[in-house]
Amino acid sequence: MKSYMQILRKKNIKPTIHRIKVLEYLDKNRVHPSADEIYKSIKEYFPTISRATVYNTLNLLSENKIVEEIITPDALRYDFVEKQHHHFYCTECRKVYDIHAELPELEIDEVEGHKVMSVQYCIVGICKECLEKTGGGFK
Amino acid sequence: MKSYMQILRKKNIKPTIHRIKVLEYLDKNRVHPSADEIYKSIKEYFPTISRATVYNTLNLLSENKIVEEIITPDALRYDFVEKQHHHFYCTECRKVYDIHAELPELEIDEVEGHKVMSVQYCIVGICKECLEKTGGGFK
DNA sequence: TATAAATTTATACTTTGTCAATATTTATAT
DNA sequence: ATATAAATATTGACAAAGTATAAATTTATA
Repeated sequence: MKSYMQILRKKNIKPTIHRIKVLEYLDKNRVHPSADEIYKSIKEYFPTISRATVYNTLNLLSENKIVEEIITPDALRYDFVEKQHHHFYCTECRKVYDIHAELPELEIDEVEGHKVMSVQYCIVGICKECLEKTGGGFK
Repeated sequence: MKSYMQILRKKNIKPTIHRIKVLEYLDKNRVHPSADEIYKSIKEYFPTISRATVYNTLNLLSENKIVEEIITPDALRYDFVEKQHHHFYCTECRKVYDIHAELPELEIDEVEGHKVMSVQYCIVGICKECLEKTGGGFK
């Protein structure tokens, strides 16, 4: 069993119950949820947690690279970081898919004078499932 | 002088005054504005335009690849498309910079069964200017 | 000119995220 | 163990970003 407390301690983050719950939720629900989805889900079995705590915690976790912040054309999504992979965003159903295909990597820490903290591919399109539903009848 | 009407007609989009104004604004203000910034600016000299029209128009233009939608950790930004380049987002000042450096290109129209409409790099970090202001004192 | 189609407006609403003040919990020193 | 300080969490208000819908206006077409 994973020790969320250890993961947090390793980064010098005090492992409060809320932080552990958010981390556990992301580990066990690999569906790239938004902050609000995380908030609502945790609230169900842990009703005193507040929205601001979830937002604060997600920022803290992603600053410390314990979770990854995924940029999409709508809200930010979050993913428990294990190994490097990419994401595909479907404009129809708004789901985010993991992409394990090998894509050219971009390992830079500086570009044109700017300090780079992270680089993501944003692959946007229409997912397999949505294509099947309509027979590819999107334009 | 550029003919915005022609650009629109080429894509079979009826060139209404609002659409021309939005396109003109993006052409003449290459600062990667958000939809709301565009709305407010146009409204100043063209006060009857409505917010929904700007949002509708931007969606129409980006679906037709006349403008590019730039994904950032906060709002969507828009850019008049001329030649392919990348973008850098500063988490401090929230400005978006054009990046003309050569980055490995990813020309795919399909990945793991999903249909790809567009691929962007999202380069996130702290920009030159903000670094200078603080002597690089960000963590 | 009448009608239909496309576009725009206005407004209300939802979602997403931030902020600030207060309250609670935890850690530290006495 | 208790007082104090520091760190966290809560609440609620707020702001920004974007969507939806119905009504109004404009444009195209018969």
